[in-house]
Amino acid sequence: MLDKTYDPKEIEARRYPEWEATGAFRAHPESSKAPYCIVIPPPNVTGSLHMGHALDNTLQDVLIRWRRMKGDDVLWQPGTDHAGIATQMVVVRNLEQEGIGLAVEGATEADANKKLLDRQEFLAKVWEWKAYSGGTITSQLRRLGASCDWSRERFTMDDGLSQAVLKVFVDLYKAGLIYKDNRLVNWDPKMLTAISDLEVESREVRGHLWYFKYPIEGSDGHIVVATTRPETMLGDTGVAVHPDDPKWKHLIGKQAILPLVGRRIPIVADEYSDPEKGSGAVKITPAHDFNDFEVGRRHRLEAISIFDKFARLNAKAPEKYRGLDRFEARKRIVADMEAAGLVDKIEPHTHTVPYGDRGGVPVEPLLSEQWYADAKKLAEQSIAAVRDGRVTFVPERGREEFFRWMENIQPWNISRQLWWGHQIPAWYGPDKKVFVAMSEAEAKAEAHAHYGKEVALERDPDVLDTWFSSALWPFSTLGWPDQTAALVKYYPTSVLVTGWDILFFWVARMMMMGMYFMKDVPFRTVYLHGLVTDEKGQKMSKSKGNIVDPLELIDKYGADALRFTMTSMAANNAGRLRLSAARVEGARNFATKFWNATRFAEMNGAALPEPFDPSLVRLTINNWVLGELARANAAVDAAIAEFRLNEAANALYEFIWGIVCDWYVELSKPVLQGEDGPGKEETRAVTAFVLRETAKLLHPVMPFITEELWDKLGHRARHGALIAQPWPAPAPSDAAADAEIGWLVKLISDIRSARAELNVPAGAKLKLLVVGGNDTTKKRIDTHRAAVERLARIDGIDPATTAPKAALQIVVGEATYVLPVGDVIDLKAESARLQKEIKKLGDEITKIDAKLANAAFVAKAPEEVVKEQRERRLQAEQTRARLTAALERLSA
RNA sequence: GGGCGCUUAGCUCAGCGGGAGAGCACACCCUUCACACGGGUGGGGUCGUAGGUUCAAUCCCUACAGCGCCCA
Repeated sequence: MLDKTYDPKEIEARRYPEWEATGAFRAHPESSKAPYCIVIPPPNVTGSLHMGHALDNTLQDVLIRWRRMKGDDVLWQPGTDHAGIATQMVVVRNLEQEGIGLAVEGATEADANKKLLDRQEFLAKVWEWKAYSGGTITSQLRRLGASCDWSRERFTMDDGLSQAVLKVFVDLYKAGLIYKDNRLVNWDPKMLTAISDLEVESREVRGHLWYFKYPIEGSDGHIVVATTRPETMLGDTGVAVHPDDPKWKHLIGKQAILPLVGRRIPIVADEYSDPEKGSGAVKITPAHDFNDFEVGRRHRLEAISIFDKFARLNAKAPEKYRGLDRFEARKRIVADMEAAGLVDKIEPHTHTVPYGDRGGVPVEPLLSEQWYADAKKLAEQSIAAVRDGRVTFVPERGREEFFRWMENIQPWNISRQLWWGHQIPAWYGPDKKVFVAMSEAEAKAEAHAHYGKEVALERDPDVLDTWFSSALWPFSTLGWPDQTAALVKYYPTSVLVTGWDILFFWVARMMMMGMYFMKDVPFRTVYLHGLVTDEKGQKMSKSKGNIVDPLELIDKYGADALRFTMTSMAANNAGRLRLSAARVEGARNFATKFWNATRFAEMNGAALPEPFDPSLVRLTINNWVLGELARANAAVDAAIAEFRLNEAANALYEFIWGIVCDWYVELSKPVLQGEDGPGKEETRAVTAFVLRETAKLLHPVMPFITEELWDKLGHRARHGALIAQPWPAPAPSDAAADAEIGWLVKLISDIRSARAELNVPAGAKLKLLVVGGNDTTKKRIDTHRAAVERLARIDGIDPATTAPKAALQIVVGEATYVLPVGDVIDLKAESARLQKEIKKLGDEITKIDAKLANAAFVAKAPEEVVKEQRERRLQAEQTRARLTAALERLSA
């Protein structure tokens, strides 16, 4: 027999390896079944499972398991990415602990007595580290129950995927879509690499606005500029004022003398400066500010780069500041300006400062030479594909977001000054001529042809942005550039499931690469979900200390409970999914409830004869529950098919708890615990059938408990594992049974309600008299006598022509049900109860009358709506009349 | 500053043109033989504010307010 409660721990630990070992997750490209493919958004190999992963992968697994059972040849392609910066950072930090540093140019004095690793040695360490802890996240995905085809697991630094990266780089380069350029980049002075716009996060910082006086050449006057970054003044090459600014426009065309430096800089007219902001005049530092860069270009101002890669002042700055860190320089410059009497004022000022999301220090816009992909060009096809509807977004507004981004896309800086990653396949000759090729040998051959002799080549030290290789994920994992069976079968993939936060990072880039290299979209549908936050709606972060660890929740409540919670939260419109333990606990309770329903069935000899034909069922409760099952089945199908996974979860919850446990199990008890006979046999069979089918329907959301119950009930022995079972098809439901059980449920509920309101002792068994029941009701009473007696605590049901005085009276349909309670009844309370119900009906009738009295409503509303209102009014009227009669009897 | 989204029961959220819903919390009752991780019953909402469209608006439109996200 089943235990009294469900123990997820033991079962999860047993079931998962079993699925994996038996090949249940395997894709079968050779099969003739229709393909259904999802590529996992590859988590960082450095990572461990966080709530975002738990959500994202639960949703994917629900889709995958559902389609697998629906008979598709399913591939859920797993793997991890190498996460250039993040991984390098982790390994560097680990090495630091051991007193080991990197032999990078410009290493600080502190590094002098360290052992310093060269590139090859460092990479060996990273691989070592990856071998040691790179499996963390994939093992955690297994804990979640993710049914990925692990036999096909990929890593962005694998040989195959690396070859794909090389080929993409070389092909795009040859097509002119990758090029080198000297532009302003987001430079992380801690990580010492360029980073992408998307890796920059804006933080509100309380700083100051410094007002500096710049003397005007040939006059005693000056112009006041306001800045949040005084240190950059050393690189100023102009001052901009608004062309219509009455305060400053007379100075346009004049030259200012840059204090501390002595450079003559022009005062130019540009609408970029806002007369309302600060002093109305802005200093222009083209080499250290993106806006200034544009202004500088418009006015042909020089771009003087004053920082080195550590954001220390370089030789372009006056000698006394050279070598100073940018923040130290700020203090010195402000002090020197004050000493020179050139500080007009200083105001406190809150503004946003760009921070590198990895290094955690302010990003420094820096002019530098980098490799770029021509994103604008690559975006064209992607935009067209989305416009044509070749890709659909769920929810739909993802489409507009996508366009907004793609239509304003900037050149994509793809190079990073790191060691860990795909090293750029570009070699330089002695004259810096570049040779881009798949290998050094090819590059050498090209160089030889070019120079007419053997020359030494030097490889570009930079690596590619991790998103460059991730962008290839939907086809590189399937074997591209080889035309593998998997590539042919599964590309384009079916769905991409990911968070809004990664739409631009990843979805956009996969689209570009897919369209270019595969000439087709990488996925048919993009299913976007929100961000999991803590209970207060705060983003989870280490620094806030509000991280909820999904593994802890799994340990405490079970993976199924966490999965159910994630699935039921999926619809959230606000884009923020507040997770609370209470909710997961509720899902755990739901699992236990289902477990116990099965336990009940087992204890009552539920068994499924084979074959079993549901259409031969005779008992009303059985026909009814089969209809409810069919409805739940259809609801789950429709919900998942349209990516309304929360509705699927709710439908399952309502069916299992609200229908099966609350009513079917209770209604079946008199039969199952009564005399043997065909009805009992049938009910045993239907109970077993319903639970078996329900296990299938629930399996995509709660795979562990359902697989366990499937096995315990003996289905596995006959049919194999649940994960591989065919998905049930909804059967028709029985309207007559629906009506009859609807009546029964209402009768029992109303009796319970009246008893509770009148404080009839819960244990007291009352007689039930039926007044005015028609033949249908009489028949129904006969059929369900035992159930009513049991569930409404009744001792005997008899027809009657008149009601005794001291009694509770309930109206259901055409009949009045009377519960004589003798002296114990509180006549006033019962009278109040009836009056309350009469009033409620009266209110409803008044409302409907108002509608029906409106000629425009009757004339213009659809006929069915008018008819429905009339019917509803009639029902209310009849019930009210019977209740009024009951009230009169009470006070007679 | 621009774009988008959200505002529904004490809390977290579904619903989105014709009878206001769920889970949790709350109150009362229940040692009923699947389950107290339970059972039964109940209270609680002018569906952010103001206009508009419509026979009919929580739902559509407009404005405003508050909150959030993204972009500058």
